[in-house]
Amino acid sequence: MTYSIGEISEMLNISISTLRYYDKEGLLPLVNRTPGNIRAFNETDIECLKMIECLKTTGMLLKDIKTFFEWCEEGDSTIEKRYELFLMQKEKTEKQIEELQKALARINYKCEFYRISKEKGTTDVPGLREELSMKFLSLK
Amino acid sequence: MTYSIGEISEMLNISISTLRYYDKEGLLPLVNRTPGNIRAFNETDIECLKMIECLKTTGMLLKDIKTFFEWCEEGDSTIEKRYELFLMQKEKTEKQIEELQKALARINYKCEFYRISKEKGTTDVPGLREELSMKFLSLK
DNA sequence: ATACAACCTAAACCTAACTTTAGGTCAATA
DNA sequence: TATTGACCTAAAGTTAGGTTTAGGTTGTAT
Repeated sequence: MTYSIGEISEMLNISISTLRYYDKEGLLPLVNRTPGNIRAFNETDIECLKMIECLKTTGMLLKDIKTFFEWCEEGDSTIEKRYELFLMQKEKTEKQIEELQKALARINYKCEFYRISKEKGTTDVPGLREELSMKFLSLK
Repeated sequence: MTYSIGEISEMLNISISTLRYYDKEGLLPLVNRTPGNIRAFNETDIECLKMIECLKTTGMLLKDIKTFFEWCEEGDSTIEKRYELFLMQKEKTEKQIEELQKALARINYKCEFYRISKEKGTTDVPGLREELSMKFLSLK
């Protein structure tokens, strides 16, 4: 079973031009072509793209994702490198989540601040600023 | 109490050129200058920069952060807009955290996969591929 | 007075990750 | 067979968020 670039684009919600760009950049070294030179994606390519999406979400650069795929093709001699890559990415991702949770706490406070301000019609609500705002942020 | 651009840079771990860039882009409309034209940052500027960092962490564009600051300066007539902005950003941030957690689960599996592969000296470990790898990802 | 680090601006440059454009090919349908 | 929509490449363009460069000023210590 193979899929055209348009089908893959819809399935994975990645634009056609992005798929071609990934291919050109060497991130999909295995994509077969029909005799007429049309890309025919298979399950492996799909898994590959899902891995790209996963790593991209965590902020890994395309060139580093490419390096990882190259290591995969080199075989068992690169297991150690790949292990360390994922250990590092795990750390980074955990830190990113922490950072986002801190930011979310701040944003949640702002939601509350503006909910009350909206109710009162002004950001100068006695008690609100002193008790909450100052704790996080003097900027309204 | 005021601070030089170099002091702020160290305090907040933002490069001097980035601070000047933010100022140029109008994200710090309130920064005072000495008679000799040297920037003198105050507590409000620091809070402003912390807010920028917070919103940037959640993926907000600098131009949208700027818009938010402009709304702040316009006063109580923009409370509603600001409230909606933060409600939206809250949603987005929660989704980002979810996405990162999904990615982390995948990465954690890869760590385990490579830990075992490293131990065995090969990624062709009977049982590993069938029981775990296929569940997530055929790519090694 | 002079050296020297820290500051200033404007403008050019950079990188990642795409997207768009231009010009052409392929394959199924009327 | 002619059209049409989906595909192809190469190359140029875009955007965000900076950094670097070049040339000049400020302020403090010797």
